Amino acid sequence: MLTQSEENYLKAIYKLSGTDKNFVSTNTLAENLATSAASATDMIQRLSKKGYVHYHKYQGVSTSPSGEKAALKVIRKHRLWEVFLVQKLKFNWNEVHAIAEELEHVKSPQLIDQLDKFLNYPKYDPHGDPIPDAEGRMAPRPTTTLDMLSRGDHGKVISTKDSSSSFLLFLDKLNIGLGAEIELLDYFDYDGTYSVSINHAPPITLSGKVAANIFIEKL
Amino acid sequence: MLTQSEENYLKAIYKLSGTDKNFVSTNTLAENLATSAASATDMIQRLSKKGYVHYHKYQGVSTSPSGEKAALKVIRKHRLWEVFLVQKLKFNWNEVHAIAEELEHVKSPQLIDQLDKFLNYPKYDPHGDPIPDAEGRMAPRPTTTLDMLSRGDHGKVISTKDSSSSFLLFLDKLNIGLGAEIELLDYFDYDGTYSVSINHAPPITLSGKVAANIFIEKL
DNA sequence: ATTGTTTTTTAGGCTTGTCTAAATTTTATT
DNA sequence: AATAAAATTTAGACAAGCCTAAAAAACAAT
Repeated sequence: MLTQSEENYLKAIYKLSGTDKNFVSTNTLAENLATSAASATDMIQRLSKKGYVHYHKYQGVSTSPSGEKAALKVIRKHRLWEVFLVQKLKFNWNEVHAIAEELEHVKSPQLIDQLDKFLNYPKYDPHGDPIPDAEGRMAPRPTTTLDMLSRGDHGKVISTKDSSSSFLLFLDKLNIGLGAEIELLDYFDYDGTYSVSINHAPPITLSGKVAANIFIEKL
Repeated sequence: MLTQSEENYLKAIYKLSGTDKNFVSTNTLAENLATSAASATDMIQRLSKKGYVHYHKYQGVSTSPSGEKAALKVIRKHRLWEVFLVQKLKFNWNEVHAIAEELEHVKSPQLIDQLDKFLNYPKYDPHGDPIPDAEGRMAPRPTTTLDMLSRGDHGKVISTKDSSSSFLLFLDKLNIGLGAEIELLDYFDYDGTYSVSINHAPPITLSGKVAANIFIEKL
């Protein structure tokens, strides 16, 4: 069983080592966790002794298979809680990160499975980051924006390119929330606008600029 | 800011001292928290130094006003999370306590306020214990059972006297969940049965024994 | 290749929260 | 009232996680 601190270190090491599994330097890690290099070394050595990371003195650290598994579990919890906070508790997507940092350490595996179900197995968190499933698999980051759809396509709103609060507020007014179902009804070449229906409501018109800033999961 | 352990001690002291604010003995407290008497003494002294408890060596401990306030905050969080787990995540009301023990220590005050709102400001948790509001006030424990209502009365299902899983399973089959709205339509003196409507559904019949085991908040 | 700078590790210390064993105080009993 | 038993506190130790300061290793630069 891992402590909260150990989970935070593993998560940070996993994220910083990136997709190509680079070794992470002690300083980078310490900075990322807002702690001292000495503390980071300390924890790295403890995690290494327990087999969660690969570590060579002065060379850097990376997650071992068991460490990666643990990191993905925490990331899964973090992102699911973010979805919950935004979709159910109506938090602004900018303010959920700090709260999810706490919730991600709650242990019960049944809790997270039930939460996943309650949220209808979302694939992305409000920032567009993919949510690992119980086995640690996750979808690639979304690349499709609303303006890439064809007439008649259906999709689900995943996240936004522009995350300024003015843009988010604007979307709120149009009732375009995360997880909203969206259908592209028509495209007007003349002025580059789109006619869309949100959650089966009567059609509204969006500018090309707005459409290009909304990430969509095609359904 | 209190640590998790401090919160647990304060909660235990508050609960054990009861309504009449008795002093709690070190042994009782230690037993309750599954720890040693020495550890309990240690923590009591720390809490006393910080002003959260009244303490006299060898005499016992009780919460001070600030300690009581902190304890009520934790209890509020615990019970709200229990409601969430049962009503939204469909947990069995027997299995939620352990999970709520963890969730109750999440700090964000906005989180708990939003959760309260999301759950529609419940007054009782699934075990029938009253939920303190943001100021620490709470309703008395429910005493009204379904069989005490008169024809035409409306109420909300709070909890049960009998918490055996067979009874809970039986209620589940009848769609009588916590928080369900219930209307007493008729009472039949002949066999002591009740005709009730659950959440405005068509009427069903309940025996007097069943009705006497369901706690109701009259609306 | 030697020197200086940066990075990393080690050493030593502090707090929290736990433990066991020993000392002390209270309570019960004769 | 003296003593035995029970409850409580103190003392000393330990692990986790952090810190600062000093030492050691790696790197860069002339």
